[in-house]
Amino acid sequence: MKVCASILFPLPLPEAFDYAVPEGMDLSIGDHVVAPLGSRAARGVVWDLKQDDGKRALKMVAQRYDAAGLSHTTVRFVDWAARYLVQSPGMVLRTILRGEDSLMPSPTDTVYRLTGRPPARMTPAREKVLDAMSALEAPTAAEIAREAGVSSGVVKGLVEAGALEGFDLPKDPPFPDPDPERPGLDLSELQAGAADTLKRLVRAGGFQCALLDGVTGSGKTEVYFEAIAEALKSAANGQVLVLLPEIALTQSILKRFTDRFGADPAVWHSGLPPKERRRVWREINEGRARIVIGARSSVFLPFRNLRLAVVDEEHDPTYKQSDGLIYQARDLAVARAKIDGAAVVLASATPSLESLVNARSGRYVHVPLPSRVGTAVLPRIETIDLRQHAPPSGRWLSDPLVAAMKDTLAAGEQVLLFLNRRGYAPLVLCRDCGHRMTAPDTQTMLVEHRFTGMLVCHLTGFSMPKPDVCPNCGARDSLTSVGPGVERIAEEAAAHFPGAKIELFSSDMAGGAEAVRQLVDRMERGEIDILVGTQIAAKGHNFPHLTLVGVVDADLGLAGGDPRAGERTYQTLVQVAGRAGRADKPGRALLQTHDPEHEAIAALVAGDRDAFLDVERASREMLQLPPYGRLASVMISAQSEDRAERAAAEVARCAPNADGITIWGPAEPRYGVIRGRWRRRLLVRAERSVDLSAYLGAWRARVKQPPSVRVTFDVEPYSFV
DNA sequence: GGCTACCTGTTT
DNA sequence: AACAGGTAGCCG
Repeated sequence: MKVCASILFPLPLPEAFDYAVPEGMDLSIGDHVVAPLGSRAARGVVWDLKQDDGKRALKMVAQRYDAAGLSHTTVRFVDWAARYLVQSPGMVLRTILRGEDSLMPSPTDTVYRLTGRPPARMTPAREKVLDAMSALEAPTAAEIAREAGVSSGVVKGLVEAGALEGFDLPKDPPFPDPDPERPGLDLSELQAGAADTLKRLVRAGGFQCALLDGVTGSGKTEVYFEAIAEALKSAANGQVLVLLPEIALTQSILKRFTDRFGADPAVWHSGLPPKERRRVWREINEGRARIVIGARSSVFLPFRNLRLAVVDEEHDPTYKQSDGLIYQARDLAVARAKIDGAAVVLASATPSLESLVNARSGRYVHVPLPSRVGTAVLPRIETIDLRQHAPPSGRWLSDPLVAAMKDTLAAGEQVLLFLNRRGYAPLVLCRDCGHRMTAPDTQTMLVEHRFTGMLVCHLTGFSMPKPDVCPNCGARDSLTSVGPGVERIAEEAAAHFPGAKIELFSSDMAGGAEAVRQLVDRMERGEIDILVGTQIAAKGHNFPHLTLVGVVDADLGLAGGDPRAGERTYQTLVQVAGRAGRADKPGRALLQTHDPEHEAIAALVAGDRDAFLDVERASREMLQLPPYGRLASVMISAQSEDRAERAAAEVARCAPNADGITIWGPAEPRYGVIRGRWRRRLLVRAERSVDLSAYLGAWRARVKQPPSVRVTFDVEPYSFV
């Protein structure tokens, strides 16, 4: 009996294909190969090895790459994720393999060292080269020539004379090994206790999940550093993955890793240049990169021996990837750790309801950190009732907030004004005819950006210059800006405090990641008086001179009928308030609201998270929404409204009958048209006992639609509406 | 007939 | 996803 190999291709095929193995080719599961597929040759991965049943003539595997194969746990993770996400395994493999050239052996430089044998004939130029060598470490011929001030021919001559020898050095240098024995910062008694719990978990080995539930400023990072050190000690080649929200991957957090472990960690995010991408992927695949810090896509890295996964800010909605392969990185990290038998630490000041329920039920180990490090205290949170302190029309900062800002600035401290709205004004309308400026393809409101003079659709990125004339009635200069965005709040703050240094912080800032980094640095150094920011300013930064946070509109986000709105608003406001008063200066947060009695707002002021969560939990339980039931959405899109409508009805008709499943829709989603494609959505609710993925998989197999109709399944969608 | 645009079905 | 094979429509 001959052996045959199942090969999985990074293509949307339903399964792995079988091939014969040529004489003398030694294959293992996970190996990278090339095999003929139709009329072409395609790259794939050995998924299984079995006996050839001879039922059909098999084509032959063409070539085996000399690179390290995927680990068995990576292979199993792909299979698991494909089933869970209702995707073909090939498409999951595709996200793992992204980076076409990562298989090629690392390109090398030829570098030179002294042999210790002096050349038979010495010349002044040769002497200069030999002198220069002592100052250089593994130099190339060109570097030696430059340092010695001679031509490269002299170097070549010395090699021939036997005084220098060349050897190959990979251009992708390995990551230096971290040192888990280096002492960390001194921990408080509370931190040390939490760290001990995590260390015990890691030392025990096997899959375990802990929820590190610590208030803002409680020093969670130092605590999970101890768990990382323990994981590195527990296995000589053990690997640690630390997931961070993309935007939190700033220099300051990376520096803390470098300081703690004495070596730069491997960093992974979507903006990595191709060369570094290749290096990081390869080093992880070879098992040499020990600490990997990455954004959500790093759950798809080819770890060889994962011992610990940390998900910082685990509640953060940016862990949800919503186009291409749709997934929740936190959930996949937990699944990956389970397959690898690794420990998981989920850390947050405002854990998701899902994680808290798991902690309460005992599925996760609950590790609370209820107070701040050292003398720092949590910010005092108060509301400003806008019904009593309404700002004049066209203004959004109330008198009490302005007064508090004045005091703070007078004390030489910093203010953060938070409003979760980019741009200048969220709505532009015509004073004469009432026409609202909308995007041509989605009919969503265009947001005015005054810095750039553009009207922008925040959904699709469509933008156009702000016209002088109303496109509907032709009136000149009749377009007015309604409502505030951060640009407008900055303008208002500048009017109140003409001498203050005011800066804007939002995700659409010019200059990208580097500009963000510099802005954060300036804020940390106290060079900014008033920072006006969106969501992005709320996340994880440590601004020692910031003592006042003003929330311009605490009600924003509560409207809209999304059952998750309360939780989301609560989390955002706790995070943003948590920016205040980190060091020895007490902080305060002022929330402008029309509804101070709202559960989320009242709980925030009282500091009573559990009371708020109990209400949330009860309503989710009653509606059988996550985490008490499970949800999925099925999105159908087509080139016309009519076709989308008909396709959606057809897809709904294909839904298998099953107990414990409720299907709502088809309904028009919040954004009914995106980039010229009309959309309809079905929402699926399953009781916890139902295998939702299996159900959706069976459904998907029954759906037959032309390629012009797209049907995408989203397991555990983030937004319910 | 020659060409293109747009389908449809296949890939082990 | 990439590709091959088919077919309808069009051309001076």
